[in-house]
Amino acid sequence: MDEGGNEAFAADEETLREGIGRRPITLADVAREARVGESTVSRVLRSHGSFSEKTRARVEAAVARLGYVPNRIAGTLASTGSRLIGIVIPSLTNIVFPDLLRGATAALEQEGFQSVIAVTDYDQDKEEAVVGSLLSWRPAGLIVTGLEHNPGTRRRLMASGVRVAELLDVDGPGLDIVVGYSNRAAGEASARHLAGRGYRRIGYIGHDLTKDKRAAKRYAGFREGLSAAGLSLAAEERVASPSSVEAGRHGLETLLARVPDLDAAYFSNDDMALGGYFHCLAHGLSVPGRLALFGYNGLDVGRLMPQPLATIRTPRVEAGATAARLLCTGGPATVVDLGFELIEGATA
Amino acid sequence: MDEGGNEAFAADEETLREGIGRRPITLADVAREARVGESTVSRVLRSHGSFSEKTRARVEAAVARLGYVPNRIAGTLASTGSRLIGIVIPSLTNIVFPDLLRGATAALEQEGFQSVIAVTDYDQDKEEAVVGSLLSWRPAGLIVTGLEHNPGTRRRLMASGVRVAELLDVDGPGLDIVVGYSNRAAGEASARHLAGRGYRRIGYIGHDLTKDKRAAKRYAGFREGLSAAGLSLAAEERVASPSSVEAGRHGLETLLARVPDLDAAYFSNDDMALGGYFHCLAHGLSVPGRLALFGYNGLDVGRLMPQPLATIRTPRVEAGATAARLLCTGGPATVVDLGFELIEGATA
DNA sequence: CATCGATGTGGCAGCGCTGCCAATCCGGAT
DNA sequence: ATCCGGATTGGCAGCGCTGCCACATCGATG
Repeated sequence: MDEGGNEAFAADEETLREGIGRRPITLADVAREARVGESTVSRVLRSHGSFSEKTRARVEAAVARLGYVPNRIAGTLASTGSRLIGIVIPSLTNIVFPDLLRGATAALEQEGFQSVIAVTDYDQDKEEAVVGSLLSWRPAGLIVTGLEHNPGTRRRLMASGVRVAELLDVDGPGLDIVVGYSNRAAGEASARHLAGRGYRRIGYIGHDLTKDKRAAKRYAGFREGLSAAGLSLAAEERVASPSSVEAGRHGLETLLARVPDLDAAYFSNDDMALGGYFHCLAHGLSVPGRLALFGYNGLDVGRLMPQPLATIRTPRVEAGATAARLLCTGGPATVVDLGFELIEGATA
Repeated sequence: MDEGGNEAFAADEETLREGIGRRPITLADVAREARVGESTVSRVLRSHGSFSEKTRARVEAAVARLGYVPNRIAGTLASTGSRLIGIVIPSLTNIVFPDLLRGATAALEQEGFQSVIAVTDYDQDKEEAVVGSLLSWRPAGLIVTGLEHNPGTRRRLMASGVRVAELLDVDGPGLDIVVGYSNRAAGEASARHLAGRGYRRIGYIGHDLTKDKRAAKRYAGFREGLSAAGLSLAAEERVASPSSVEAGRHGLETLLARVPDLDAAYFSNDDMALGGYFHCLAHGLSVPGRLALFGYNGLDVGRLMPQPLATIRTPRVEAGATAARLLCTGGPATVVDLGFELIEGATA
């Protein structure tokens, strides 16, 4: 929808001031004002079909004069597709999901789509509820996080006939479009890296893995990686709260109190690892001499620590953007594995 | 919309499998299936008006059997209000805005509203465009960030007759509902605090203040606060990039190279301050002995640093929630100043 | 000069739902 | 038996727009 020239704007106060109680301007009003048919106005506004240059000018002038704003609700009902994409994420607290949103909204904007978002708090029942709620807006597509959904969610997604993209995980079967990377492989790579550096007494500090399935997959991959290297997890600590800097700091503190002779700590993500780093700084534990630290996600903050954090960079912004583009353009069901990158850093 | 009992679900594969190409189930289908009128189905689904218990059961059974999902697009068009709230934020990179979103979406969910979000990248022209775009969904309300908008945006907001909440700032006139805190006062309080602690050679490290109006207000307030204490800014460094840990770290490095004898640094926010802290750690500058650090926002990460960051905690989640509630319940135009809290920390 | 395709244009029937109103039903009071 | 008022129900006209079709209009063609 083009502006049609601000300078042409000349509506009287009457028309604009507080539309409250006033009948909203409709396309029919514009048609009357421009002395053309409704369909012509519709065609001009959507730049769809043919019309003369003179008509376009007339319509745009009328639009500006009346301050008309098209009603997409009506437009969507009348046409078929909705140019809305629903996005379901588990949390807004972990920067990973805003990153995903950022990639998705940027790509969607380009394609002329709008995003409706919903947050599940890592709760599958809530996911089912919000999926239902989003579907009632008849979106052109849905972006959800992860591959694990309860049967109700799965059923609704299948039955809706709406395109679905599942993000940030490729370890398992998807419903339609899958864009992400292997969390299991990331965990494994982390273990290989630590083992390769000679660490032997390795601990794990994580958060609630029953809800965060991707963290659970990294954990499983990590253990496998250790096994493959002839090692096993020396100790672990799971904090009950969601992942956070605080959880990482306290988790490491607790773990070291119980098992003081660890030589490396693997965290469920960078926030946790940063907390662990702060613990080491606060208690004079040299990193990685006394204790090595390894995270996950490759947040900016890790790169800027006095010693860059050893971690794995995940392309989450790209995942959001890729998924959005695939949904808009509508190709066949696919799995896109964007991979990840191990960052050696200086903490391990 | 209640689930109506998963166990009652017994649709044949025929009905559910890949709705593609299949005519979607409408309310009329449900009415036929339940052998009642359309209005009755509508009443039952919205629990609005009166109907017998027997009818409710029949309708809910039919809904479950057919896997019906109400079409809110149609519902919204037919009724008046839309149960959509548009949220416009400048960025998803800075955790402050996801925090705002979090507060807002949580509150909206309770009230049965859905949020549509749009990101402006701190660009006022883009803000105008996305406001137009959001208005075309005929939202029940709009949440925007800050009080500064270009004339076009202002005009659209006024003319739409839609309730508007402007967030995170109270320093200036608002259009309708205003929920936030004084950035100017926060800057001033920071200056008073540093001056009170005896710091005399105080530098400022900030990002692009032409786009981030609230950071600019803090900066102005800070300078005023210094003046009031008989001091003035010893030096300042503005990085061209958006605020980030990296910008803070490099900003401080640059500033110290130019003006080595600073005794305190005021950052435009906590991310920047964290970067500054990392610089100090990396270069063995004792904090606050050699250099004091002061941030803004009160992020969790600041609290967990080996030395808790001196900063100002802003109630941004609460601001989102408050604004959402005010928009939903629809009271008169108001200004809600949620205030802020100065956290002394240990870095200043 | 009739014919033709390309280009503009307007009319109008829906999209799926809600809101209003009229119709019907029911139990108790007369 | 008759009437009354509330509870329950169905019919149907829109909500504002788009998609389809019919209808000009016009220069070019045979």
